[in-house]
Amino acid sequence: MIASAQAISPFTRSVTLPSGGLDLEATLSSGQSFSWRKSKEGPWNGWIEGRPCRVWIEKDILRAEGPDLSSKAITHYFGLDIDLSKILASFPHNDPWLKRAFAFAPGLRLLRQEPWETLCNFICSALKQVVQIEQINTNLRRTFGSPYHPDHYTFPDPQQLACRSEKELRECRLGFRARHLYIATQQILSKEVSLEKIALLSTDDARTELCRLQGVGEKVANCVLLFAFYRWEAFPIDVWVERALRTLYFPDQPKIPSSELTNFTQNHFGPYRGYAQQFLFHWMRKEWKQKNLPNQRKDHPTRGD
DNA sequence: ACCCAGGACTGAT
DNA sequence: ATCAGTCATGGG
Repeated sequence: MIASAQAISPFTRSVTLPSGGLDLEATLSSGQSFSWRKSKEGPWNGWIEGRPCRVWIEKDILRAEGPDLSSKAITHYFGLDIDLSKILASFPHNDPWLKRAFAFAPGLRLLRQEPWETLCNFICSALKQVVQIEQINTNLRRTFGSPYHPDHYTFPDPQQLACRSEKELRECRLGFRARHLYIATQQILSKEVSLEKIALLSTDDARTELCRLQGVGEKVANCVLLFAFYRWEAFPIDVWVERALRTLYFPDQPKIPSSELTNFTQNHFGPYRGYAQQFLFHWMRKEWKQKNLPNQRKDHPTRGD
């Protein structure tokens, strides 16, 4: 997988993958993180806990190269302490759709990312595609972040964002989201809302707090809870997941309100429903292609295939 | 040209 | 409490 030119530097850490493995491609391109880029040689370049990093997999070992990286931080970030078989066992046993979604990318894991950057990413995510959010993340880093190496910029902290104008944010191609991010940054900086305090709250209280931020509704709040606060019961419903729920689980009730869908997810998918959500999202986005959607519900998975 | 994208906010029922 | 209209921008 990795070229021999990729010498193991003193900064390389190795972590033996647990059972269940790790699918880097699925994990890093499934719309939870937006700062990882796959290099032509294979490894992924990105950031872990604010430090630049390069990761790849050799057999059942995860290699990570970068300054000040600990094996503990790598394990924590990629969620390698999570037993995926236990997650799978917690899913409803009579759900062929979820079973299929899991089988599509069984090494997909939820990351433990930093709250501030995750918050910004998802404020910027409204009506944007994943690739566009990645582009915005790059723009924000280059424009407001600090250079780490040449052409490697940290994600700007609240101070670095707040001391600029809303117009400068707009020039990062944020569109109408520029105002949301601008105001939310002020709210964080003034401590009107504290991400550190939110980390200590119950999931419901944390969600309420997050929703006080400009540009944060229920969906964005759930994304931050799931991808940065380790709340695996958070279940973000975006257009893809809503389409999956309606098409697969309620094919005969086209008028069912969204609130009922939310209710259903709470009762159906179990305590690790955030994982279920991510498997469904990834599967829908990569495998289904929108053009196939209307006819696929006739295709029951138990029939063959 | 047209529709869609990991939605949120506002104002009218 | 729901519900349509609106908000920029880029991909397909």
